[in-house]
Amino acid sequence: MSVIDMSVTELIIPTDTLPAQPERETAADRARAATRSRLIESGKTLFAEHGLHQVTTHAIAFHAGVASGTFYNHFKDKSKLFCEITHAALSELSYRLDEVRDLGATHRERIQSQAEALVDFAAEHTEMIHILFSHEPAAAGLETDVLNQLAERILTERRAEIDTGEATDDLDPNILAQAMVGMWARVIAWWAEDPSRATRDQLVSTLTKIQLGGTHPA
Amino acid sequence: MSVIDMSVTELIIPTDTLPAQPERETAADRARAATRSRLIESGKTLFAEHGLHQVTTHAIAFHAGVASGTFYNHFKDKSKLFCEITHAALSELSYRLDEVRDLGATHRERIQSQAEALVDFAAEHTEMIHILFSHEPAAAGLETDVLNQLAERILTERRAEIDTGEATDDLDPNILAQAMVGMWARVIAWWAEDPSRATRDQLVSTLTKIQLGGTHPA
Amino acid sequence: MSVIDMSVTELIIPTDTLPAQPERETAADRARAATRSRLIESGKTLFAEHGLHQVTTHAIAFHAGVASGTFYNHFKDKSKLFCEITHAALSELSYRLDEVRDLGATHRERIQSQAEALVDFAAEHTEMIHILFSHEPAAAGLETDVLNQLAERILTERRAEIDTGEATDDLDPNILAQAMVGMWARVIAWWAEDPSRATRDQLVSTLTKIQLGGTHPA
Amino acid sequence: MSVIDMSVTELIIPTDTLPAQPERETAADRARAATRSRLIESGKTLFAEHGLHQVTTHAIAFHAGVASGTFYNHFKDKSKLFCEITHAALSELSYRLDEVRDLGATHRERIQSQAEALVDFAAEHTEMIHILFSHEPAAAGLETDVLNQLAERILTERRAEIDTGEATDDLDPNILAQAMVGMWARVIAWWAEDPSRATRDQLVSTLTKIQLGGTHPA
DNA sequence: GATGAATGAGGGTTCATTCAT
DNA sequence: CATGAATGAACCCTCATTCAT
Repeated sequence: MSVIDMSVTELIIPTDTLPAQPERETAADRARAATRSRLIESGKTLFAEHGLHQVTTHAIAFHAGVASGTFYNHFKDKSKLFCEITHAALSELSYRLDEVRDLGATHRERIQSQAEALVDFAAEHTEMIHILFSHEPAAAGLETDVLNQLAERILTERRAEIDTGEATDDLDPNILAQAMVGMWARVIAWWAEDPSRATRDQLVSTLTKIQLGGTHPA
Repeated sequence: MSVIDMSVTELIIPTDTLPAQPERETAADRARAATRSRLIESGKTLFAEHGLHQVTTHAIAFHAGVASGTFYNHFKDKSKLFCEITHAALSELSYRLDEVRDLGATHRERIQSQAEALVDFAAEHTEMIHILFSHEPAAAGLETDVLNQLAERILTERRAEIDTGEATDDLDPNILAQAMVGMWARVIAWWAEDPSRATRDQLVSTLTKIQLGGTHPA
Repeated sequence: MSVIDMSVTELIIPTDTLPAQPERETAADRARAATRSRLIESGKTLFAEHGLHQVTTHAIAFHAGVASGTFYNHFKDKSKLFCEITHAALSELSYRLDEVRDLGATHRERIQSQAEALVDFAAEHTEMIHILFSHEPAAAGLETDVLNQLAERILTERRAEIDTGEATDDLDPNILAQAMVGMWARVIAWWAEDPSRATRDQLVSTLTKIQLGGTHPA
Repeated sequence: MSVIDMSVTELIIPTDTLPAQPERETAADRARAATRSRLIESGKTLFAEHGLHQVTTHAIAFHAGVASGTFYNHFKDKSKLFCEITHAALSELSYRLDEVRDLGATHRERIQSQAEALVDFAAEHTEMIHILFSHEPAAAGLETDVLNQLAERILTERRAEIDTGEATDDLDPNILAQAMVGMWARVIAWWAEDPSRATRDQLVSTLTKIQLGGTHPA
């Protein structure tokens, strides 16, 4: 079970309440969780392929092998499922970026690790890329834009680096953060569409060089 | 105009008044053009604010002050209007980028002029930015993605520069083109949402530095 | 100018009012009549090919080379044009059937002449057949069904023949009239769809034999 | 039913109650079938009275006492309902004609039985007559014209009779088939409009005599 | 919880008809 | 009278959502 699924399942049903359920209920719980899981998987597949608007709740339910009404036993409405998928994907990506944040000693190493984490995530979750970077304003209602959240990360790191002198402040950090995030999203989405377009190393290397070259003193 | 109709017209109106005819048609033509124009303006406004799917043809017609059926006197369907708006905006932007292409003697000057053209276009056509960079696949059916067209521009220029030795080939030109275009779109869209977020000079300077720093030998 | 056109034109503008118009007006009148005539021709062509419902008033006007509004300068609405065309065609057919009514001395000759007139009319006005026998209830508003009018003719003749002893009364005249008219319409429409399906003589001979064989003593 | 769903179902419901399952589904199925049935009945009534084009899907749904969207839970579109009604009626009529095909020993008896079957069908399904013989090309897209199918029947039988010497070939079989079918349709439709116009026996007798008299040796 | 028939608001689009020019 | 842009009622159809079973 990946981190994504964990976030979806385990955030809803806190682990520490499970022991309170009698063993007999566990089968029903598992069935319910399985249905929910299948709906999420179907949502991922269909949203990735066709986008939020082109996918009907009926299609998701049908793809998941359940009745159309079942959808609403698990999600308040269509956009909620979309949000949940998006949220889970963003959590997974954030988790991976967090993991590598302090790995490298130098700034250069951190940038490169970040690029690697990003590309690897995309390679493992190709379909999530379309959803994450689909620019759907329909994820609205809950949180801010996915890209804004990523920009926020970059902005925070950049400011820290400026404070430590690792980075100069000749580039506006806000603009830079937006630029980096736009670059990431576009390159990764372009590549996810057809992974034969570039190798992992080309991607990592190019992203790293752009980010380093353009944003730091030689 | 058939022979019969000609006889009707030309017997009543002496031939020497015919040169004036274009003038006479202009009244009706102007009215038609005005309606069309209002529909386009309404489309720009509403599409920019809500996106293609959230805007109904009724809303556009109402906003333009005409009956709902009138929409279809001017556009075959909703997506045709969207395409037309997108196409016009892209043409305008392309024109401006073309204009500055050969202005600067050095590569640095060209990059900076390009950034200036981009930012100025955004400043003058704020609402077009949302439409151009909305990632709507619905403009499909006619042409490729707007961003892909811009990427194609960058790719072409980059290759030319590699040929002339102005640029090195240590960065994959395809990836670079996608990165630049993603960066542009994101930064410009972010800024257009709230122009107080940065000054024109900050934008131009930051975009220029990223592009130069990361993509050319020191 | 055929009888059809005459009926259309001359029934609207009584002949005896024409002399009252100054010569100068004749040109305008001719133009108006020509426009009207072209609309009728376009109506015939399009109705025959696609049926009343599939043809728009715009299509008729466009086909006639006039503006769409012009249609309503000549006809109150779409069904009025359809009625007028139908009416003219029926008049022409009735005229021809009248012409041959008293030609033959014997009953057999009359039946054969009638079949010949019918087939010849169809051959000369193929497109009218589709309109006449299209079973459109939309010709409503003015008159009874085309086929009913033809049935009425047959009924009248049949009754006369029974009175003179030329025909027996062992067949119900009403049913017979409907049967004959249904037979005519179907055979003629079937043939008009593809005139290579049968020769004129086959049609005449077959229709005559059915009508004679079944309805008269040997 | 997937493995997961099975576990849910079979753990709760002992296997030996499963044979009862078809019964359980019948409640919902019956409701669905009832709705579908009401829509079909409404369609028959309204199509018969006004024709395909004059009847809206809303009207059918309203007449059936369901919401307008419900129509599309049962039929892909309006013409599909029309086709289904037409098809069912034609099947029923064909079935009846088949039943009597080989009843009579003589040709005369067969013709008479056929006429009886036709008239009895019309008497029992008056409203279907308008639909079957409405000459709607909109049932198109699926099959050929209803009348053509009936003509095909007659043509086949006629040819068989010519082979066995029961019928002469002095009448073109194709034309004859069209004539008979046109006669049937017209007479039956005329009668169905107002059944007091003739008695069953008058119809049967007249149709039989026309068909026999005109198409066979004395 | 699962089901799936029913709902009905709403959207895109058509087209007969009007009327100011 | 011809024009043709404008009108707007009406239609077909979709689909997110509900709810009785």
